[in-house]
Amino acid sequence: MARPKSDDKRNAILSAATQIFAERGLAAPTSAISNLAGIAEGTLFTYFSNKDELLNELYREIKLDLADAMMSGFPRKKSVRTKLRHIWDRYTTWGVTHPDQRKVLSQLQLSGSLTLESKKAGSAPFSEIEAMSKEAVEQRILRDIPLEFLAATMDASAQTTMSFMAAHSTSAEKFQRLGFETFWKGISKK
Amino acid sequence: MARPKSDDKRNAILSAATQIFAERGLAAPTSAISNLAGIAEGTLFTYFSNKDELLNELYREIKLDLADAMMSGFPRKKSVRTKLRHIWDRYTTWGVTHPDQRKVLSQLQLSGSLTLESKKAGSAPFSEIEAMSKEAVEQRILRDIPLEFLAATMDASAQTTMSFMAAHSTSAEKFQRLGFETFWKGISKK
Amino acid sequence: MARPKSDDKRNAILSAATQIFAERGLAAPTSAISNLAGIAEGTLFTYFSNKDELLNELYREIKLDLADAMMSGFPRKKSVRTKLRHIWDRYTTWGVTHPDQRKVLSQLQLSGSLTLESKKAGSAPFSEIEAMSKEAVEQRILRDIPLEFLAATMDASAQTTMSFMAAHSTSAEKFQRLGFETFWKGISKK
Amino acid sequence: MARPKSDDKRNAILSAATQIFAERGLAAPTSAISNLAGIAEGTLFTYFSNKDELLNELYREIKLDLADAMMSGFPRKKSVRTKLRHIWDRYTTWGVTHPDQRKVLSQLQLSGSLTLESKKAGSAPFSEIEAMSKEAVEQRILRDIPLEFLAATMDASAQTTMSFMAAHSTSAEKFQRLGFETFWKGISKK
DNA sequence: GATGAATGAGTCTTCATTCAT
DNA sequence: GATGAATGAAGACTCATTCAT
Repeated sequence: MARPKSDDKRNAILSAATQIFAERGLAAPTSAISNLAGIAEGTLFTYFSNKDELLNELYREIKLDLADAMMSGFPRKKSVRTKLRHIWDRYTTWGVTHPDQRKVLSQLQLSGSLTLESKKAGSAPFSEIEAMSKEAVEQRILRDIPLEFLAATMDASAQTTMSFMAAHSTSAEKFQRLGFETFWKGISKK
Repeated sequence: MARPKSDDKRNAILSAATQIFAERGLAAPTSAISNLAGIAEGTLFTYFSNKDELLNELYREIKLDLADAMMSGFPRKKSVRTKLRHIWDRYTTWGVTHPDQRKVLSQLQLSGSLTLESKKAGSAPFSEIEAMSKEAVEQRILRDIPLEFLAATMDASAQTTMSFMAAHSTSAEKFQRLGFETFWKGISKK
Repeated sequence: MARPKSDDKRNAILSAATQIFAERGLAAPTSAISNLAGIAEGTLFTYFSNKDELLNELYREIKLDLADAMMSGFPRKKSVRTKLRHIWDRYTTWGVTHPDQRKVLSQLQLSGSLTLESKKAGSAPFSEIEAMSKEAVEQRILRDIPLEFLAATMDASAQTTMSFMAAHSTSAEKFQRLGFETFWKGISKK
Repeated sequence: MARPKSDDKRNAILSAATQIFAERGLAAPTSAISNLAGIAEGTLFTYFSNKDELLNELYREIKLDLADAMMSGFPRKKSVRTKLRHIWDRYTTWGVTHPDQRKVLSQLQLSGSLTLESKKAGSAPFSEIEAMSKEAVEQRILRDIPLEFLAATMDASAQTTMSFMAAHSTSAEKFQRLGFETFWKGISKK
């Protein structure tokens, strides 16, 4: 290829999109994104064939980033509680340190623009968590709660926790602990 | 008066808006709403001076409807658990039986179009719940959790529950119970 | 007639129209007029079948009012200069004391909404001035200038004078005199 | 650059705007302009960010064109009368040969859409005339008339003259001379 | 006659996407 | 590949006029 599509440029677009969408919602014009990314309006469309594709790619990218943050240093050998606590802390910390991504992620999930394929791709990197949870339930450490419901509950509780951590940054750790404790009491057997 | 502004028409607009917004998001054109409501495009603006006002009015209306559903038959004399269970059941049942309202409500809350005034007006009818919860915490029946955090957690858990109730209608009641049990274990003292 | 169209109401509309058009231009909505006049939007159209007719009627009314102001106390027996001076003073004074009418009148004249009939009706009350001027020219008191050109020149000079009188109210009289002197020197024979 | 904004297109818009506004007033739709200019409706807005800006730019353009017409060949060394006559002739001739521009110019001046900046920019090219007039008054060649009043009177007289020149094209030159003579007699010392 | 809600064509402006350069 | 001007279909909102009450 004479001049290959540049990864830098692609990333610049994705990063600009994150910021713009966080500030102005998914309805923000693509021109605002190309503008912030420092490229021409048309160039965006050589990297993403249309706005919807940009949305979907952005979703995957954020999910990947999040999975990375959550899984690194995962205490594979420790107790279920310790493992969940690890995930909980990584997740909520990521949310607080990546407010734009978090905001955009939830907008994306509600948008109706995500393809089934994207959703699958987005959840793939989290399969290990799932496997772990499944095991835990089977080991009777957790109450008999359908796995999916468990995951959804955890997500919801963590989101709430993140909001409070962000809003009360001096008590962030306190809320992080409180949130987890509440969640754990809710799902653990004893 | 020549032809008084009809409540029927106002309600038709509000109802059409709920349906359209649920299906196509808040960015849906007002023409789709007036169309579904069976009125001229311009007529919508004699009832709501602009789209934002429609959004705000719709928010209040839904909140009022929800408060109604939640508070009727409130067991003022029973235990905290019973009271919370009442609220939980009413809330989740409302969510499942009013899926459009539920969807629109969360879109509205994230939209950034709600005025401070609307938010206040929207939460006013729920003050009794708040009072009750406060009391419960003070009575040491619940763990020492900041009231706002408690409320947010309840809402998040209930939302999750609603999603599962809606997705598995045959096991709706099971999820309703399971959701509450998880929530209650999480927050209660013992 | 059971309830005759009220002259009061008609005048209220005309007066409101003058004010609104002066402030916001001829493109101002009729609703602003009916509003200021204290009547219903539809009522305006029982007095004037459409906006254009209102415009034309307003034109006539203002012209009539102006003619009245100019011709009362006309010194029929005095010299041409005195007569012209009378007209000049009455005209410019009217312009300064009726700024809304003056403004609307010029907007109307440029609007392209005036019918030929209205224009004729509007100039009818001024025929006496015309006659007088004609005579003056024939008497060789004024230079040989086509009557219409004379009239137009006078109007233009008077308009300019009014603007300065209005803008410098303390020197109003000075400008009134200066304007006339300039005009008179321009047209008189010696 | 991909396709540079074309001056031709910009001029086509300005020219179409002149024609449309002259025919239908400043309230004429921008679509009529883009239509006449042979471009898409949206394209107009890549050249002028909104209708008001188009109005302001059009004003400057016309003023510039007029200044050009008036000042070229200005007889700097001749008498005050000759200089004024030069301006008079150029101005009135321009008005008669550019009827659309003339019409639009006066509409623009009354419109209330002109920014202070535009007004300044529009009068800048005429500063030489002003300087000259000032000198003439100081030299006692003209009567003691405030400069601004003098300028306004000249403009008003010239406008009247143009109207007659346009309406009686065969006697155009006669009116041009007559108009100037009247004006000159009005303002000159002797 | 008076009222004002209802109408819907018309207006300016935005924006995803295309394509000439 | 990169650029950004060109496109034209929407979209929110306005307003003269009508007509049911």
